[in-house]
Amino acid sequence: MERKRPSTIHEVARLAGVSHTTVSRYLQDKDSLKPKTRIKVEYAVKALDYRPNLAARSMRTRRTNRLAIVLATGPNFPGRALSAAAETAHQAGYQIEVVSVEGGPRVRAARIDELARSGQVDGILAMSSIDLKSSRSLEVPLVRSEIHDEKLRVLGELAGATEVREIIEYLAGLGHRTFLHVAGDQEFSSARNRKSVYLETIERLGLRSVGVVDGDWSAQSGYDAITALPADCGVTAVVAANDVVAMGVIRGARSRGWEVPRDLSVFGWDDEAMGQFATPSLSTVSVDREAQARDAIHRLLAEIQGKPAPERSARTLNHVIYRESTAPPPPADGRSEAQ
Amino acid sequence: MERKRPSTIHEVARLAGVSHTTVSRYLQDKDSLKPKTRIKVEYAVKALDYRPNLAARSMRTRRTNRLAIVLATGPNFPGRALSAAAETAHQAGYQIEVVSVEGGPRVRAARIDELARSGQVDGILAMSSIDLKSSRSLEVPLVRSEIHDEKLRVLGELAGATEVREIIEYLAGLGHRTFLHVAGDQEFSSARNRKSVYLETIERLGLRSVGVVDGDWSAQSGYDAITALPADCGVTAVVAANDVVAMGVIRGARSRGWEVPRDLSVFGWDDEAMGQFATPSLSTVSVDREAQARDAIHRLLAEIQGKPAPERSARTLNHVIYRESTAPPPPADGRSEAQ
DNA sequence: CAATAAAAAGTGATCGATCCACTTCTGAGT
DNA sequence: ACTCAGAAGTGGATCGATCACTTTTTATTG
Repeated sequence: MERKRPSTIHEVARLAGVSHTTVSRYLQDKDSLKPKTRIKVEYAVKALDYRPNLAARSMRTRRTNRLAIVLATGPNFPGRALSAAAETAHQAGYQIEVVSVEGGPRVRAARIDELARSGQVDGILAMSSIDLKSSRSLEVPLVRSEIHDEKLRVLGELAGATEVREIIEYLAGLGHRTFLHVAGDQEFSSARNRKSVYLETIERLGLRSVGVVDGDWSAQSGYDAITALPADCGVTAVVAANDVVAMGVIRGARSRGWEVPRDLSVFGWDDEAMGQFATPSLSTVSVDREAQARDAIHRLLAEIQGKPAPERSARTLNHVIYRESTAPPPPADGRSEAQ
Repeated sequence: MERKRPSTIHEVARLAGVSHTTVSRYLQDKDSLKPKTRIKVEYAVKALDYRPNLAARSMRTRRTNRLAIVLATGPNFPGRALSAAAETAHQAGYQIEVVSVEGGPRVRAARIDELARSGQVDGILAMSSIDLKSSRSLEVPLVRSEIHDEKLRVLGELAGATEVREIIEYLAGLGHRTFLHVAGDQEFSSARNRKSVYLETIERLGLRSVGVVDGDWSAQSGYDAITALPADCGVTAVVAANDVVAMGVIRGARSRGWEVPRDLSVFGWDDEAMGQFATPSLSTVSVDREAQARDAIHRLLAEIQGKPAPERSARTLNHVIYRESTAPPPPADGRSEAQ
């Protein structure tokens, strides 16, 4: 497996009968050349199948045109988001380096610090929660895909707040009065946000919450949350952290003889493929993760290039989907009868 | 956001009181230095927080220590595999560049060709099917995570073959005689393999298959496959391409009044989190995608370094899991009664 | 048409590492 | 004490781009 040595800018220059600087200019901005010269260079580039050596360029310019995306190992892998982020970055001429870090938020923060000072990337996108002491600023721009939240909080609005409210108001409209929230891993601000909006909304509407269970995004956590409830708690509606948790909740309910949605309404989050075809199909929130990722990359590139932050692409990325797992609550004595 | 200029090998050398070459030697092989010198260099490196400029190194050595992973956009994103691949590569001192390509196998093949001759990566791992005219060899090593299949075929064994056989034999043992296979996207060799082993096994055991539906890994394809069946086809067992498809099959069956597993047994593939908590819970095959990815990276690194291919880590990466979606078939007249 | 400004092209230095061809040390054997 | 092999260290060339300047060409204008 021997690689043919790729041609250099000098070889192109020689073939085109110009200086290497002219070729360099051509690479930066084709219009800065006289048409006649441009054509000569163009031909030479094509003839030699020339492509610039990015290492050499990066050495001189001190820019790498490379972004790092840091994510946590484990479940909940943001595949669609990563895929969209990579494509967006490529279109802008940047490459994506994936750094998958085992361990908690502090470990990831350390890795990010390391990355930032390594000089190997022009910017970093953190797709998982990180525990970064923001006191010391990093050497390169950092965008957290979670920062949506803090930004939005400034505007008096938490990420996902609208949807959580819509869900609870909908359920309350059906007649539900007693709720349970099985939250996601509280390391994630998305999980924290939904939890706090849940509590706010319950309070505001004068409803009752039998509590919030801090889960870990797993189906098991949903199952356990439900099976641990006292029989007479009166819960008729559950807001789960995501579809997987919702699935666990439904299964746990059934193990106690509570049918969904007859005895219990359950809401998920994420609109996963299986949820639509499950029985009962899951009421959920569809999230445009691709758009979120594109936004995050655009913000990062803007920061790198010192431009103002671009507009968020749309406010209505998410929407609530109503399916079979939600229904009016049973009559007051309904459940004891069912047991 | 101004970056402090990182220190160079010369600065380290000056602080340590040695020449830059000595520092370079230290970086390559710490043991080639006299202990006294080594300590001086070690101290200077730490004091200046020195880290070598990889662009400069790469320019000189003509190696990048970077691998590209090519994947397709869309559903079925191999998140766990990617994560494991990245970690394995990092441990070996390689970085991972993710290239997510929209379009079909030919588009991906073109992108791979482009990547290979770009000189930016030392090797490529293709995690999605590609249509590569193998005639012209690439400039850098390429490993397809699907190549498992072809390799294994040489040994008379297709990937996943054991599991498909085990599934069908199990179902036959329960009394099933008439089968349906809802296959995955035939672009993927995993889908092709399972399909052909399905057909072989049906044949070998003298069972009946009402056909193979070529799907696209989606739940909808499973739903459609079932609802399109004639009422009197007599199918009592379905082997689905994966868990999502299986979910669609189950839902489709229910829409016709066929209960799973009473009237129909359904097998999935992948052991996704939701499948275990669905009702009925899915019989499936658990796949160790992390191990597969690690294997693939190891093979790629071996090729890059010109070493012989390493041993596959284990033959028994997969195992069949029996859950509620499979049971003995109904008595011969069972279904018509249910309708 | 000459003067002059502006645009285009060329020259040589530079980025920060490794590698090569040497020179200088070190220490064991006689 | 002397030799000499081999280890340790040195200076300078080199990789392939960009950049700051300088020089040449082209266009403009009175």
